[in-house]
Amino acid sequence: MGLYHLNEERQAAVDKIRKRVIENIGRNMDLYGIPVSTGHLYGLLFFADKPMNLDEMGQEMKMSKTSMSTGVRTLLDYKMVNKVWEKGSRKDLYEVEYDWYQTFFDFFDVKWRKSVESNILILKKAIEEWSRLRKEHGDDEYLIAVMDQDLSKMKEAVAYYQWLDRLIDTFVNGDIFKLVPKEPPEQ
Amino acid sequence: MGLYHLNEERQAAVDKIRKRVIENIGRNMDLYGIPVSTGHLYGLLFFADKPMNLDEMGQEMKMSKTSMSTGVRTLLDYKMVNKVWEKGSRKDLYEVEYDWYQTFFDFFDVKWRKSVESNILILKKAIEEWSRLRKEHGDDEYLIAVMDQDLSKMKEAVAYYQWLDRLIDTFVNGDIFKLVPKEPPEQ
DNA sequence: TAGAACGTACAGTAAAAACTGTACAAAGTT
DNA sequence: AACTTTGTACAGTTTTTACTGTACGTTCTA
Repeated sequence: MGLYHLNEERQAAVDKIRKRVIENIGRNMDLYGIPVSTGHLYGLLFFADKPMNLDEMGQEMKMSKTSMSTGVRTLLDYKMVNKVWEKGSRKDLYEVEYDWYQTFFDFFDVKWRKSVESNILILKKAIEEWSRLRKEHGDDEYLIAVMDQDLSKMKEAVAYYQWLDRLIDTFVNGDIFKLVPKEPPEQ
Repeated sequence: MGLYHLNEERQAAVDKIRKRVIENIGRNMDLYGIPVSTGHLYGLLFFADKPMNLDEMGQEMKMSKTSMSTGVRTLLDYKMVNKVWEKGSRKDLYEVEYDWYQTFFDFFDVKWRKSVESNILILKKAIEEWSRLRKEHGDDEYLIAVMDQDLSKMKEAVAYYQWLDRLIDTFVNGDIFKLVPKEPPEQ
């Protein structure tokens, strides 16, 4: 993978081990809803010893430049890679964000938060309309029963999403480390 | 949606609001890597006032029984629904797991944990081989430099995954509630 | 033990997502 | 100003995923 100072045998040994790690990281990235190939791209950048441009990526991945472009953009959206400026080069350069804790938190802050907020919004609106309907049809016992059941379910759901919202807060503001402290790498 | 005691007008009003909530819950379920239609199925079961069987689901969802079967199975895998036994009925009945906290934790315990463990395993193996290679090729300065860079990256990664592992532990054993307490639903 | 009801395996089809190649706009170079 | 280089929009293709219908094994019923 571009370590041209090494002889072929050593190169092969290095590549083999890296490849296995890359594949694994890439495969597990579908937890973030990221395509496997984009996961591999991430793995490639993880081991790169310097920022890479789109052409280099395409060469290593044996894929089109267009795919690299969209892949990198996805990773940028997730803040998993950063754009790097290097004088002399006209090409855009990218390197992975090595702070994986931050990557994890950003994922929740962006993706989960969005979901949480829209769910709370919709549920609160539903609860409101429900309460209104409930008054209007106060005579209909069966309807009241149905609505009360729905209402309690929805209120529980809102409580859950608000909890999730607070959990994500602890990710973003770092309070989570009070409960689960970072431990330095071995050695 | 099967509330046959209600007149049509009221039925429509109830359905409309429910539908919006169901759609939203379903859509946001891709965070769990679940197909939208299976998310809708979940939403349907969420509002159902009693456990449903495959035929009823198919009727409501306007989809084949086969799809309901696979959809329900997916939700079972995620422990988002439970199989219910009801004497008299030969059909399998399902209802949603209303403890959404538990659902959230199970998701991490199953999906993320698996990923975390395989990553740790592969990384540790790579670190081991790396250290071995490092000794063998102690003469090659450039190789040493490359490997040391990789080694430190991989050790950082392991530390992160172990942190994630401990985080998931706090989900499973409930310690997370010490940091982010459950609040009861409003009213 | 025959018959019906139920859930799912499996093969085929429809729909969606990923990927490629071409074309072009924007920015840099001469 | 003409010519390069670079990244991406877009249309078309390939691959993957979701969905359906049929067929069949299992379990319950009579």
